[in-house]
Amino acid sequence: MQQLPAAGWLKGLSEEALHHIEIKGVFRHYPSKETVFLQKSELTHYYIVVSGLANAYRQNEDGKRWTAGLFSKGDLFPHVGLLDDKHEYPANSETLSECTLLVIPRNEMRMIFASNPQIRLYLTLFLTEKSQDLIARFSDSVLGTAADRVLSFLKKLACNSGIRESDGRYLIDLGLTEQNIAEYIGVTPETVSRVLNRLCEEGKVEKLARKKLLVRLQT
DNA sequence: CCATTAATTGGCA
DNA sequence: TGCCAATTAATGG
Repeated sequence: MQQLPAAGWLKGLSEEALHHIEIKGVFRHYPSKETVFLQKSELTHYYIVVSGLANAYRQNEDGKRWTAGLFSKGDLFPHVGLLDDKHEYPANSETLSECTLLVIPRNEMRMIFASNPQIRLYLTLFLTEKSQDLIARFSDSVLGTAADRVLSFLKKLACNSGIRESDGRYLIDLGLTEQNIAEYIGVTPETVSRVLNRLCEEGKVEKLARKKLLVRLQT
């Protein structure tokens, strides 16, 4: 028996509200690198991350990708079709690690959104925050260097899903590869590798293993 | 152990 | 910085 975690935008919602959402969907397990949905296909379901990491990305003819969003525990996606009436997925989505997602039919989600003021408020705040995040990321990409972008990305990640160590550093262990990071901030994997190695030399970051980083936020 | 993927490195546009 | 090629390292059977 699985349960919807009170994380992300769900935090603070009553047990009743959580249950209300939970019973409208089904928990589904995804292996890593599984497609969740495709761009331009009919928006039939919404997804809430129970565990693991998923993304939304766009891809051009040459196979170049850009990650529009990363979703971890407590996130809901896609972000269209609730405050507007879009009925197609705006991007592709795949899992970046093993995932459990709560899959909710579009109509049920719209119904919940329309009928429950508390949930509507929380969800609206969540969507607004995601929108702000996107703007921040975009301005970083225009105004900052690759190193700036990697660092601000790691900081955000550490704050959101990092595990605080006793010495104040944060462990990021989400199954994110450097390639994933590169696609997210819009640089090549080589650049991420070089920037990351430099951050290590500066003592700001430590690599524990592949897909595992320890980040020092201040000092 | 091998086969696959991820990460690194150097050279060049 | 990006792109390409060549190597090395790590991961998962």
